[in-house]
Amino acid sequence: MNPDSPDIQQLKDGYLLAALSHSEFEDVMAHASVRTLAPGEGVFDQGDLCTHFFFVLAGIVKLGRIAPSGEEKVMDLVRPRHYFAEAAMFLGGRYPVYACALEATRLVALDNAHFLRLLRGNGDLCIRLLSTLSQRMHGLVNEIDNLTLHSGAERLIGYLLEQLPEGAVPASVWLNVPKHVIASRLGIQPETLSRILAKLRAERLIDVHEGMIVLNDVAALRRFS
Amino acid sequence: MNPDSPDIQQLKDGYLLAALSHSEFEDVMAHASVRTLAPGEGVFDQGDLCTHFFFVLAGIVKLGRIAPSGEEKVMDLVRPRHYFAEAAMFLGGRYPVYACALEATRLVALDNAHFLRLLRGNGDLCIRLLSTLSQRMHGLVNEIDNLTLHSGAERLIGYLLEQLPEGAVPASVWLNVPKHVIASRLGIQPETLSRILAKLRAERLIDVHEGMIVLNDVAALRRFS
DNA sequence: AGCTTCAGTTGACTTATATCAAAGCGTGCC
DNA sequence: GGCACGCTTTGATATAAGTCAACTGAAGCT
Repeated sequence: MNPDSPDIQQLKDGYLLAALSHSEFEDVMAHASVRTLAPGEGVFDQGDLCTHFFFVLAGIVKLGRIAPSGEEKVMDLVRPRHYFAEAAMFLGGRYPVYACALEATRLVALDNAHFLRLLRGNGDLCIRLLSTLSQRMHGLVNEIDNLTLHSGAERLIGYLLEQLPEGAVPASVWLNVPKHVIASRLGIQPETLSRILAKLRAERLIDVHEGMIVLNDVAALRRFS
Repeated sequence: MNPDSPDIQQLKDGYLLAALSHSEFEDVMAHASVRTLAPGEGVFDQGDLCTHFFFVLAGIVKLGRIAPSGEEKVMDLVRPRHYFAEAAMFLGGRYPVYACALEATRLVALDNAHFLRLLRGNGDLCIRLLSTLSQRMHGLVNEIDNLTLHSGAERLIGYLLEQLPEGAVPASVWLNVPKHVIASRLGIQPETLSRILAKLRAERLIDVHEGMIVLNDVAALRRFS
């Protein structure tokens, strides 16, 4: 793997690995590999032996869970410059979710065993990882009170506002993923999502063109959620 | 604080601090204090500056969140031998939940700044904390698919089975906390909890006496959830 | 082109749960 | 004792969301 590629630069600049010395980073790279995935291709299955964690360079990765009953829930959509499955490293064995690419995707796979060894000797790296996990936990806590305290419409609005790029004019969001995936991510049925979207459109709060959603009145939308 | 008290022994034997050397443990103790709380007394408020994390020696601590709208959700009920608020240490500043005692409670408060310093020099301790947080995250992920994939009745049954002490005959659970707290923990209204309980009783799956719930058919209950 | 497939929409209907209201029932207190 | 208070239960009703089904339209394939 060419250490000067923009891919590797991206990884190196990311929060987690920025603390590493040059030789430590080289060391990480020696046990890392870049994987290219076709749309729909899996990274790992729920229950697989957990050997690596990942950093997304390009594309979108879907993290999902299948209940014993067969029902499915999208837990997260991971976008470029984000890690996933770093927590599973400490969970003793198996991935609690499955991961697959939603579109053509490129990611870095980092070796768990090797990374753990590195961690043991680098307090700073530990602290950073602890901080990353804490933030992720905070996100999950937020998610939980979203699910219990807010209606489907409110959750959708919250999601749209989250996705809204800073200072986009007009304020608009590209979904990038099929609507039924968004629905599962929000914990509602596709039909319900469709109806909520229709209702918001009827109230002139949003406009929908293909996969793009224009937020006509961000202030009003913020008042929900 | 007397280092030989059973309280301290309990703390020392706990998973997190078991990795410490004698002198390191002494060091932690020098910056720790035991707090005694009356029923209903607060430990910290949501949004308070985050200075300590805690270990419960006796009693029950309620972790809750208040949404801007004023609605409230119980996030967790922390029982003896468990830690809470360890993740907030890395979250940069403020507690994302509030914590209060549900009954007379005794806990150890550990100083964040001091613990962070210790963490930096002790890879093993770091790994343990990472592992603790990862398990907690896994719990939250479970919680989320409980909330989205299961009905109120299923969540209640899951909760009861979780609380069920090993090998209790007859299989029974003491709630220890007011039912409306359980309801909030499960993400349902008190009225709904009451109705679910009534229904399960009508089906002879459980019996309710005061705060004690007898599970008449654990196998059948396990088939749900 | 014609066919199939799949995502999304829309409508009719069902169901779970929330909400509102009233009543029961312990517990502590004057 | 009797009163008030908070917790719980029960009943009636409302509402959000799920389910089932039909239809549309776009994309891909032969």
